Amino acid sequence: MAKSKDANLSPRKKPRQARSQVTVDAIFEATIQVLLVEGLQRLTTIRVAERAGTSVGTLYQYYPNKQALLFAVLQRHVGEVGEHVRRAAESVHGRPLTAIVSAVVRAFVQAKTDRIDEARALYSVAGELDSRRLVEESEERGLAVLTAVLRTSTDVQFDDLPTAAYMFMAAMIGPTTYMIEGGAPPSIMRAWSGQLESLCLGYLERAAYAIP
Amino acid sequence: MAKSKDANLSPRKKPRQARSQVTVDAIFEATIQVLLVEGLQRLTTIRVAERAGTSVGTLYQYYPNKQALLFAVLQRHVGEVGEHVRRAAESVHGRPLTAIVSAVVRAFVQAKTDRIDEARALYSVAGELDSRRLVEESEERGLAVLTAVLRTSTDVQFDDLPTAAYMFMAAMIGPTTYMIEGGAPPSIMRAWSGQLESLCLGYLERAAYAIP
Amino acid sequence: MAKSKDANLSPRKKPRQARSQVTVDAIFEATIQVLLVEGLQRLTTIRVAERAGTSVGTLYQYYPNKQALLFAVLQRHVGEVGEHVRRAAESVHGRPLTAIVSAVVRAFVQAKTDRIDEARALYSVAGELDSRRLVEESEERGLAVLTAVLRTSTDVQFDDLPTAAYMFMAAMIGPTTYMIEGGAPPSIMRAWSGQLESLCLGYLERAAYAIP
Amino acid sequence: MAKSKDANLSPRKKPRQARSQVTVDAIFEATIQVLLVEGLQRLTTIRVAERAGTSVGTLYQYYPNKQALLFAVLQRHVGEVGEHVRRAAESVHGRPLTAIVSAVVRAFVQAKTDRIDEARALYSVAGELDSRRLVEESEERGLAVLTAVLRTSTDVQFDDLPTAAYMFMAAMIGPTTYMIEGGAPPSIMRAWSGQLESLCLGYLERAAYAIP
DNA sequence: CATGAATGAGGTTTCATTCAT
DNA sequence: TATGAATGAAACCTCATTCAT
Repeated sequence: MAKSKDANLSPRKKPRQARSQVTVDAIFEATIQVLLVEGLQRLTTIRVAERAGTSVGTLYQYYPNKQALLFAVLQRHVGEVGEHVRRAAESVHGRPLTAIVSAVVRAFVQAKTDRIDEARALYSVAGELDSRRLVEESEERGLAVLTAVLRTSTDVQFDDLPTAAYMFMAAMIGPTTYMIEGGAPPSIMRAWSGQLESLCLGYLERAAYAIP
Repeated sequence: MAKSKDANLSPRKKPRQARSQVTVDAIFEATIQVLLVEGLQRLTTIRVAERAGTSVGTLYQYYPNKQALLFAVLQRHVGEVGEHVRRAAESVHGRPLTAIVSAVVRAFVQAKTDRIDEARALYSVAGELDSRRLVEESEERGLAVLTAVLRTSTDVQFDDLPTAAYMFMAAMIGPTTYMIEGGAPPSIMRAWSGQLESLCLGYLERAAYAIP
Repeated sequence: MAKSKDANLSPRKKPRQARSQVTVDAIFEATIQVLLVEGLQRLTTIRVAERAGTSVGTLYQYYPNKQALLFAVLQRHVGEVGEHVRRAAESVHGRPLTAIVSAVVRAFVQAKTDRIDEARALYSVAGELDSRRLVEESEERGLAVLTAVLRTSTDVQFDDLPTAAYMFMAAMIGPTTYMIEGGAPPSIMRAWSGQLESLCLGYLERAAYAIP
Repeated sequence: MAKSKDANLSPRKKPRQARSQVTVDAIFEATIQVLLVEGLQRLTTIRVAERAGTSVGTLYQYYPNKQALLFAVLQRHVGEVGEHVRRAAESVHGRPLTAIVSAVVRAFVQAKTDRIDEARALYSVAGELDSRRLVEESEERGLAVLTAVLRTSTDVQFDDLPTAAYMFMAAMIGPTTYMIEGGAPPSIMRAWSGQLESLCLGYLERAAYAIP
């Protein structure tokens, strides 16, 4: 069983002076860059600090340990993506299935591709045992959002709504992760939003029956 | 850019005596176990050797380094899964789309769930930069297989076959990885094969047009 | 051999304004508190400053380095205890042995127990190689004081006065340190002064011969 | 409050091969030497390993952390000294007070001065918060031993035996520590056993009353 | 062949001290 | 003067790998 230190993973102190905010941002971005270029195995606190143009000591003033750094990045990413999807879903409450799927998928793909470096960088981080909880919580919230919006669809209903929502979620996240991580050909990447819409809609229409 | 050691990653020597084969197998299985129970971060060669009931020295007689160990496990896994899918695909050459999708998806899900411990254990290994090539090669082969079999479908054709095949692949692998890694509820896991069939078929039918 | 930095260990400047004196005192007391609560190993300049309600920067305005801080505390402690003993000894010049021992031991125990937190806190500090000289100087002065007063005793004389004085000193300081540090039962602590008197007097009477 | 990790402080593994025993002994002795020459603050695992003629890695094969190393040394020291005193005390059960005091004090001083380097080196270690328990346990055993032997004295009895035994203990350990640590003049050191006997006997005779 | 002791580079983290604001 | 952000040397500890037995 992995050692469950459950150490403090939240950032250490909020910078008060203006210059510190710059520093803390630089560290944050440097983490993503190092992750991207070197990979998780070769991400060291010294390397991150160097790329951020500071020193290790400074890094540790803001993050209590290396995990916390990775958490911060992961958290912001899943938080922002989740938030985008949530907003999109809210905006299409009470609309037909096609409108729902279109809006949600577009928002998701948009959010992911706007942060494609982050997404790519975080692939290995998300796989770490320590990060599971964070990711799982985000997924639970996402599932709730999808379940809620699918229920409001005006033209269709689902026999097994939980399963449908889960598959919708898995069909968005899974292939997109696969695509981003695997380095899909540009032609695929360009068409991704539409293709993913097809994938999700194709499934959901099969899983639904029309409201009389 | 990650240091490209590109060390020798293939196993060191084929053991000739039966006794050695037992040892090699034990090391192999121990790797999976340690991966599963402790996680990649805490996988050390000594721990693997201990769990295998041998010593580090012996481990290094059969694998030139730690990476090679992980590679071996990853390789066997993707190899076997790929092989199962390939055979299934071959067996449904020249059949209608539904038959193809059904056979391929079943074979894939079967292969994955038969090796679910491995699949779970290897999640983080696959995320490492070092393992990318191995995974990508396997994916390329898979893509070729799917492209070939889709082309033989008797009832439908695709405007953009490469994209369709890619999406088929992504729709199988992505959500399944998501599901296995995320720890889906049992109800979902039980129904997985059917659901995945729906997902893939739903997409492919939309991407295809009937042969006149 | 320990690196002999011999840095400046005396406080940096005498604060002129009343406000500063408050700060210096706060830092001084904070040092004792941190020592007591956290131990020497966990005493950091930042922790001291925080507990004193100031910042590290300010701390360094009054003490040139961390050692100086500890020295100041140790110095005041041994200084005050020594001073008390010295005064007591002076007050019994030319009296019989029992009076001398009684006065000196009482003064010593009184001074120590009045500052028992300090005494406890400083135990580990005094053990550090760096503090040896400070402690030794104080002990030399103490030895001189005891030698002087014993010589004035009206009823007894010593064959080997230096040894007698040394043993007197060791018999006061040694067991008291042992008792304070070891956390003696309350019954012992309450009776300490009397017991210590017995101990010292028992020894000195054996070492002395009556003046005819 | 000091962080109470209570980590594993017992040695890590018993060496099986002959050469390892040499190594582990070298590390043990090196610890004492470094403690003596450099002091606790400057004792680092690397320095210990270097002086032992090995590498840090090897050190950590036998001791799980730095504390464990110090514990081992401290433990052996207090264990051996305690054992010597215990044996001496046993050998004078049922003898007159003078015989008891003489035997016990001699054994104690002998044991300490035979290991004077260790004794000196361990002074600061014993002051560490982490080591308290170890020392206290030893002291409790010692107290029990002294209480038991004093009770068997044929010629005297004590009104308050616990206090008498405690003072006996404090009168041996306290001044001796003071003397060793303070670097007493050679004349004192040579005479130490006799002086300490006087000190203890002087006290105990005052605390006792003759058996009629 | 098998063992496990030894190595040491490299990673994480702390903290005394400085200095711009 | 006071602050606290920044620095980086140095400490602890791990672990892949080698090699004598």
